[in-house]
Amino acid sequence: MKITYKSDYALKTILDLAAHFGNGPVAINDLSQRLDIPTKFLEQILLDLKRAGFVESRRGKVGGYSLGRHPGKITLGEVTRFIAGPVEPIACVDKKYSGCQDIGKCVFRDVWEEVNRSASRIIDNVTFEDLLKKSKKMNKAFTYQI
Amino acid sequence: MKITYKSDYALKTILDLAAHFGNGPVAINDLSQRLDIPTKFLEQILLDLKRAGFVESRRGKVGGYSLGRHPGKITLGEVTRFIAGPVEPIACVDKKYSGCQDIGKCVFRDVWEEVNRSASRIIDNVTFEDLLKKSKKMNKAFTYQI
DNA sequence: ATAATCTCTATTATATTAGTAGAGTATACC
DNA sequence: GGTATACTCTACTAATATAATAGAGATTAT
Ligand code: FES
Ligand code: FES
Repeated sequence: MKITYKSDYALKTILDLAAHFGNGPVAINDLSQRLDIPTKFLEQILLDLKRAGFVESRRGKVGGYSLGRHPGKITLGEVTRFIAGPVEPIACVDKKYSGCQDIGKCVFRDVWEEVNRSASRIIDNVTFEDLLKKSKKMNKAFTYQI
Repeated sequence: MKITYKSDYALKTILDLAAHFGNGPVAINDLSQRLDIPTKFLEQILLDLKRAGFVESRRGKVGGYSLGRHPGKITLGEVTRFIAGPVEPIACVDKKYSGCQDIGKCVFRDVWEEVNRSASRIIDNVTFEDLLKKSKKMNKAFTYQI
């Protein structure tokens, strides 16, 4: 799991779409401006997310993107794994990697798998609905503070 | 935490040195042959590990590297964090990153921190002595199997 | 002395990530 | 139908990170 710019952009995009869920499609331009993401880069990310079924799209005028499922049915884990790869270290899952020839003999593998399970337990239990609620709460608290 | 080739090499090197702990220094050439790591690359890794205090070195004839501390006093967490960076996603810890301006408002941060804590709990409780014991057990089991 | 072995800095090669470009396709609306 | 709008797709470039290599220099046992 490597949260690169692409991963970060993807997660924030899904969160934004979650905030607009039910209100019709959101245009790439709106997203890219609001989230400060290069438009052309976001295009590609959205196409990836679409192929994975996280978002749906509609072309032409009044076109744009919308969430493919209810925010409560999309977990952070799903999206993260799709866009940022598995939580466990790449070496263990990379087929080309030959450092641990006899994989049953690698003492590190068990530990990484435990790390993986423990991280999965967390991120698989957070939905974008949860994150959205939290975000609204945070914004409110922030506003009142001023 | 990104287990690259370098990280992988480093962890295996420490484990090998743990296996030879107390028997005097091990030469880079021995390590590089046994672990199948490019010698010159391993040189650099060992220098890094030395600067961090994980290993000690001795030059000249009968020179080589040895563990700086008892294998039971070196945790997988320490070495991993040093060589592979923090467990949490880079965005959150990268100072140059400006995607989450108002860091108190980022809804993802809490989750990544929880992932981080949970992973740390695991890898900070595994020492190289533990890994070494496990490795010996595995090799024995493997031998008997044949 | 000298052979063995670590030390340090620089350089190169390869892979990944980030971003850009542009032509193409669908849709609403007049 | 024409046209503006917005998604689709493939290719390309730039920047950065990773992996590896090269070579001169310093230390130590014998
Ligand atoms: S480090 Fe993953 S199998 Fe050895
Ligand atoms: S993703 Fe780390 S602070 Fe927002």
